[in-house]
Amino acid sequence: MAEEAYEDARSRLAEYLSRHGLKQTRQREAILDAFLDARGHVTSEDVYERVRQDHPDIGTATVYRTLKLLVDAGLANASTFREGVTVYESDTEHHDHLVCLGCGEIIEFECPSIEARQLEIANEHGYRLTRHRHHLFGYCGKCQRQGLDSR
Amino acid sequence: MAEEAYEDARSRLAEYLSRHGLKQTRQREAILDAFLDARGHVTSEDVYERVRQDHPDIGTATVYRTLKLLVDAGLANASTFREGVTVYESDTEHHDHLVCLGCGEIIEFECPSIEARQLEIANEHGYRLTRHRHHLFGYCGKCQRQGLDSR
DNA sequence: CTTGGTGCAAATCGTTTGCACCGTC
DNA sequence: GACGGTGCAAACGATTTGCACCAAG
Repeated sequence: MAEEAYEDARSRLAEYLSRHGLKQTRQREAILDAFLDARGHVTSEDVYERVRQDHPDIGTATVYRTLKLLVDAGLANASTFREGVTVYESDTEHHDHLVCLGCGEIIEFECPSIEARQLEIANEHGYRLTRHRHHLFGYCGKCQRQGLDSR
Repeated sequence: MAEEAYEDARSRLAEYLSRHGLKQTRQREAILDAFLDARGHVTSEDVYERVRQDHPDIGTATVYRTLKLLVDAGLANASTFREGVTVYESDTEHHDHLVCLGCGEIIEFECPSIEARQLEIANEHGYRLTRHRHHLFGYCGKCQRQGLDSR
């Protein structure tokens, strides 16, 4: 990710903080960096592990609180792939995923025709749509060859 | 639900049990009944509350174990709408849901054209699909009128 | 009578919270 | 200075597990 993208995210967070009377701290900056560095999909624990390398004093509670803050600030999205674990992703990503049950690989996809149908379906039921979650589960080519797809 | 459907489910479970060298118990039968009675989408706790009315001695652990068994037996599906809670549904239901963020209503839908596209997308990535989860979140007509859709 | 099933309570696991102290604004 | 932020440890809530006992095959 280019430096400029980091700067953009940082200033978006700064703006959100000041607009809401919240404070800018080294912890928040460190966690944002770790989140961006991680790329793609991460759990709170992933971020915590990354952050603690440079900032061993930062605790899990702060990571949880800050990740939630990033969601509120519109910089991240929260999702649930595995039961009982929240996965965060950068807000620029799509919300459609192809998940491998063997190795855990996650591929993002986008399909305009599906998006269009979603809107139609919502309208048919009188719904106004705010977001969606579309997960396809299966086995990637590699895992199929390794016989990890038994069932 | 017609009696015959209960019978069908019961015999499907019986077959699964005997085929796997597992035992038929009054607890399992009671939990299956409670699950079917509940209809639609239920949590482990919902089922537990129902079961305990007729069988106060059945514990939560058995409910969890049996619900998992029903999934393995192909009689139920597990899904996650709210964070941190597993919701079970009868296997005959579809896996596509329209969820109202206001009142919590859940509508099931089915769209062949979307299903077809899903398969195409999976194939393009070399995936063999086993299941999917498609949730549309928004506000139903009633909640929109009541202004519950503020944002 | 063997092996799986059950109830209970204790243990897990991810996440949240209460509290005293610390750092921004 | 005031008030939000942080770390720590304790609290939580959903689910799981160890164990001694029970019951289906």
